[in-house]
Amino acid sequence: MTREDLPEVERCEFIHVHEDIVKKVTREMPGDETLYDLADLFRIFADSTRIKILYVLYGSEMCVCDIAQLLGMTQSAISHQLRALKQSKLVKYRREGKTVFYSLADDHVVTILAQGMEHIAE
Amino acid sequence: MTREDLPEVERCEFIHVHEDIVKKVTREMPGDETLYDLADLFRIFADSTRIKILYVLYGSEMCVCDIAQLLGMTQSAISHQLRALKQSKLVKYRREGKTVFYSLADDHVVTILAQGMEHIAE
DNA sequence: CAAACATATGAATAATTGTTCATATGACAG
DNA sequence: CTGTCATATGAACAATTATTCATATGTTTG
Repeated sequence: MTREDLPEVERCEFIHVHEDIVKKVTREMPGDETLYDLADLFRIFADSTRIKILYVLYGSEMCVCDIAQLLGMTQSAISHQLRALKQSKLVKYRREGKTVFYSLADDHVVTILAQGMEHIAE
Repeated sequence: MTREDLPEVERCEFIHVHEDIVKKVTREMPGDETLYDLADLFRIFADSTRIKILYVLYGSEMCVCDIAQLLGMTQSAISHQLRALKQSKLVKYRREGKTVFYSLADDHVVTILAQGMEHIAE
């Protein structure tokens, strides 16, 4: 198979990596759907407002209005972001009368934030 | 201080969280600049192309062209993304003649990806 | 030096996204 | 039921971003 047989994809003169590495990588690479889900998850962390929300919830469960006041932002903005956090299962909530209390869903949140902090601290 | 004294920020009837929790949270909250850096870092993970790149580099150090071929994408697209990964210090590189070999910079990358995978696997 | 190859980069475009504003839903008190 | 409070949501706008295309930089070979 020569270079001219594959005009759609650019190719370098020769592939540097060994064939068994190519096989290993393609075998161990998660499926596209999983990779999209993973990117979607990290996109939730990719906003400082949502990170702030996660930080305050790390301190204590809290209602929407309290979070808004603590962060000096509108109730609407916080509610929108809480929805994103909820859909990604990073926070959970319980209703108590008119008030809805949010809290962290599990330890992955804390671990991921901590690893990120470690990385930028270098 | 009554509600009317703070017209800029919406307030709920009363703050639910105890004052010491408010103090604790505001004290432990990282500064705004740190939070922006953290969000910027996670934004790098928030794209499936970059995640794919990190995955193939987890298998082996690799040159730009090899990555492009493995992922079926153009050299330019990969190079742009590698720049983002490089600026975030998630990958490092070494030059060998015309070729530039990229590899993972440290273990935080692997840990963060693994934690993310665990989370979406639930 | 020139030609060829690997990589990097700038500009442009299409798509995504965070906030605001207005309004809707839901719960409780009277 | 009505009014009020807490929260949720839809539409719109501004800002950000991933890819493509064209081209530039840098290295090696002859």
